[in-house]
Amino acid sequence: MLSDQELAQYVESLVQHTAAQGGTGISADAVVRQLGAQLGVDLSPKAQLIRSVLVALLGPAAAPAPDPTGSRKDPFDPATAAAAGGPRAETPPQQMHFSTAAASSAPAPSPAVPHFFPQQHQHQMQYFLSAPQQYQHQQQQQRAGASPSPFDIPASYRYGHQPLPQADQAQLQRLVQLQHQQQQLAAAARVAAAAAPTPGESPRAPEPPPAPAPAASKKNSSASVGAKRKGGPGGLNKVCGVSPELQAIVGEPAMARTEIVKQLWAYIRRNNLQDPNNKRKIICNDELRLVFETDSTDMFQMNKLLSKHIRPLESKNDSKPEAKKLKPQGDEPISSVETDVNQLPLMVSDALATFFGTGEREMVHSEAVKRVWDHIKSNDLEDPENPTVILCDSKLKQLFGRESLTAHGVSELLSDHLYTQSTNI
DNA sequence: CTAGACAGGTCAGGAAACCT
DNA sequence: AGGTTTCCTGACCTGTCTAG
Repeated sequence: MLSDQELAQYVESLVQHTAAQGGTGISADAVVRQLGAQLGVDLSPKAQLIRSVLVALLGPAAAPAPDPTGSRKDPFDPATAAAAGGPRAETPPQQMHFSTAAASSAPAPSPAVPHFFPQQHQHQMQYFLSAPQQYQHQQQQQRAGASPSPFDIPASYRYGHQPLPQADQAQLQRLVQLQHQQQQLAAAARVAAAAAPTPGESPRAPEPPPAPAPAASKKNSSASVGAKRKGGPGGLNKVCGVSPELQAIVGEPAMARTEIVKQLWAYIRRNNLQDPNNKRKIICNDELRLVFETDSTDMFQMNKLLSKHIRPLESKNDSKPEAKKLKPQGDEPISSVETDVNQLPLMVSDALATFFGTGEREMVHSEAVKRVWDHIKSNDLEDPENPTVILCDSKLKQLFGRESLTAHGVSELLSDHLYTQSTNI
C-alpha cells in the first residue's frame, strides 16, 4: 500500500537523486518506470499524480541564483521557470520532460557530516540527506537488525564530558535545518498531490479506503489539508532534545517524547526500580536520581519531572514563538530559561576544582552533580541504614563543610560552587 | 455579509494500577 | 475487558468577535 503522500515523497527523492547524479532532466514516464521498478508496483495509474508532483517540484519553477545555503525551496521560485524548460500544457503527462536543472542548481545538499558521526555511518548520513524518504524506507526494511543509528553521538559528547566543538554545533544545526526543509518540501509535494484531483477522468487508483472524492463539500484551504493529525512528525511525535542526565538512561540525544517514556519504562523494568508493594512507585537509582532529583516518585509525577529534561530541538525563534505560551505573570520563573541555564557551562569554584582534581574550571551543572555522585558511589558514602543520607568523607567535608548531607542536597549544595561568569565578576 | 484573527477545546502515545 | 488516572506539546478544529 502506497499512499499518495508517500508517492509524492518518493518522486521528490528521485528528482533530487537524478539531479545529484548530474542528470539534466526527467520525464513523468521515466519516473513511473523507475519508481515502479524500485518499489515493485505498477505506478501507471498514478501518472497524473506524479506529473503534478513534478510540476510542483520543477515545473513553474527554478531558482535564479543558487541559494548559498543550499535551500531547496529554490525549485519553487517562479523566476527560473522558463529557463528550466517547464512542461507545456499540451504535452501528454507521461511524456512531459522536466528539467532537473532547478534541483541541481540548488546544489544537492551534501553538507559535511559532523565528524562525530562514526566513519561507517557517514555514507548513511549522506544518503539520508539526499533521499530521506528512501533512506527511511530502507531502514524500515532492515528494521530486524537494529544497527546503530547514524545519528549516534559518542558518549563523551552526549554526556557532556566533552563540549561539542563549535564547528560541529553549527553542522548539527544545519542538519536540523535540512531536515526541516525536507519536511517543508514534502508538505509542498503533499499539497501538489491534493491539488491533482484528476480534471476530467476518474483517478481509478483509489486503493485502500475509497477516497471520499465528493468530500468537496468540506470547507476549503485548511480543510483540504485534512490529512488528519495522525502520528505525524509534529506534536507528540516531534523529536525533542534530551538532557545529558536523561540521555544516560534512554541512550539517545534526541527522541520523540513518546519514545522517551517508552525507553524510560524499559529502563525501570530492566533495573527493577518499581516498588514491589506499590508498583506505581518508582524507586530511583543513582542515574534516575540525577534526572528526577528525588529518591522515589510515582508514575504520574514521573511525566512531569520528565518534562524538565525534554526540550525542543529547534529554537522557537521563528513564526509564533510566544504567542500562546507567553503568560509570564512575573510570579513564577520561566522553567525553559531555567533548564537552559542548566545546560550552560558554569565557572567552577576553587574548592570544587580541587575536589575534581582535573584542573577544569568550567562545567555543566549536571556533569558536576554526576561526578560528585560518582565519588559518593565509588567510595560507598551512602549511609547503609538510610541511603538518602550521604556520609561525607574528608574530600566532601572539605567541599561542603559538613559531616553529612541528604541525597537531595547534593545538587543544591553544588550550586554554591558553580556560577556564571557574570556572577563571578 | 464575508473574511480574517483569535481563543479555547480536542486529540494524539506511552506507561501500570485500580476500579467497575 | 474496558475505562480512568497523570502529564506533556502542538496541529487542527470550532466558535466567537471584529473590521471592511
